[in-house]
Amino acid sequence: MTAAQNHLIELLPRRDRARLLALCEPVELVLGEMLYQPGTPTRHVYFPVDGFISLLAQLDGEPVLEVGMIGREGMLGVQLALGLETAPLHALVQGGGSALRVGSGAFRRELAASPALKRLLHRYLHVLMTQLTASATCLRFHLLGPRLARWLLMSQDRAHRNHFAVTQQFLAYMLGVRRVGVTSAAGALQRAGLIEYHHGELRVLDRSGLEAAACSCYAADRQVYRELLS
Amino acid sequence: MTAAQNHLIELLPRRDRARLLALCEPVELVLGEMLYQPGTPTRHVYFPVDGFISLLAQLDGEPVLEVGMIGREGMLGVQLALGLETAPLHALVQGGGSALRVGSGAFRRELAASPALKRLLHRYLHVLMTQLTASATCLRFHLLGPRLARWLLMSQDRAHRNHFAVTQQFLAYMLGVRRVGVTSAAGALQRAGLIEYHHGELRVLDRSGLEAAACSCYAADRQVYRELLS
DNA sequence: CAGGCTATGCGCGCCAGCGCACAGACGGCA
DNA sequence: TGCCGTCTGTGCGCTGGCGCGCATAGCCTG
Repeated sequence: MTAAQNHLIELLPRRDRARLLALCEPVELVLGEMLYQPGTPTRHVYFPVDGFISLLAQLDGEPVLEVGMIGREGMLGVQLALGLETAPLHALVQGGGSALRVGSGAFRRELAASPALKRLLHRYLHVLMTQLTASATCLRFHLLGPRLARWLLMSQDRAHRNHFAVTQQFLAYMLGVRRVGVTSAAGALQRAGLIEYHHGELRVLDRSGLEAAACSCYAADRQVYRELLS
Repeated sequence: MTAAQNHLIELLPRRDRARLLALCEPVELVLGEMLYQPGTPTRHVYFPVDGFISLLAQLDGEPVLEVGMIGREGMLGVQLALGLETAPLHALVQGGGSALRVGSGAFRRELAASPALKRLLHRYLHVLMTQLTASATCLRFHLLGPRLARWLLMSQDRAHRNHFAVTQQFLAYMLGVRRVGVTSAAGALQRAGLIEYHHGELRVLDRSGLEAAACSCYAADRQVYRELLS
């Protein structure tokens, strides 16, 4: 607890947290790394600290759409708390940085030993389900511009920086639209002075402006976390 | 196990099943009834037998889109297995019929007493999450026609009849589109001889034809259940 | 510094679904 | 029998996003 930590771990009671931390191994999340593939066994769970991870839904085997984001406020691999052996979704490192990693066997044993951990992960599962639901409605009812603004805000929250590496092609991929769509939406945000970008480097200039441009899903998402973290 | 039963209950070991059944109270699900409202306490859980239930996502408080369907193969109220007190989504009776109901207090106690029940609900939670994810991708990438065909098939599977009461207005509501959109999509299916409908009564004429017309999400959804029921 | 790769920008025709408005058809009720 | 509410069908102009193809511009590497 010297430096920044993963929020889920911090929410554990002291003894449970100490036991879990003893199992943790620090790792570096590398931008672009695919941590999970659906159907393959889960070897580790990850507690991001500085890096963050996108959950990608697949269609006919190909990952096509982001349905969830995991940063310091969450973890990758909750499915172990449901007794699931394999990953349900693709997990892509979207922002490089540090994380803590636990082998799935050890994590399962700890899960059996710590009711507090189990309760916590149950709550986090609920958060994830809310994110999935929100993905669906947002996708259906909101225009690309506000969705992009929301995505940038959510990324910034998890990256803990106001600039990060994303190409328009990548954004298009996450949002499930054409690259050209992103070109025009992002161009609008840039002309409005809310962001600036250049060859795969994007910087947020006006956070509150972005918040005003984002769809209601951003506020709703934060609200769910606030309820979880109480 | 005389007559038809709820599949989840049938999957329980004999003793756990008997204990749960002792808590169950038979109820009639009435078409159009709203069983849950998000944020309000969960008073009962439901195991549909003949009736079935839609899970509706909300946007700014209003239910706007179906993100899950619960029939004999599932249950309403799994959130109790995550220790959640309140309902996360609207739950609307979409097909009238019989169900078994358990008070939430009794159910929670039984959950604590039966590891088998807990394991089973954990697997079912995974199925629900898969449904949520599929809702998002299907919504984004599939046209209305195939989505409608899929919806009809999923309803028929849960209604155990080849006809049921739905207006185009209602379908539009579930699928998140205009009524007029449904008019043309359903009209096409009717002209193709796959369904016929008349004043809120819809009948499936050619099931395999509908399956061919439906998007891949239908097959994917069944696959997940097959894996769960093994 | 030349050449190639990547990131970004733009134009074009197209179409699914939107909002709006209105019209016919059926059914239940007085 | 007539009336009214509900369900269904149609027309019309609009637009967000699609697919495709091409142009520029910055970066990296040889």
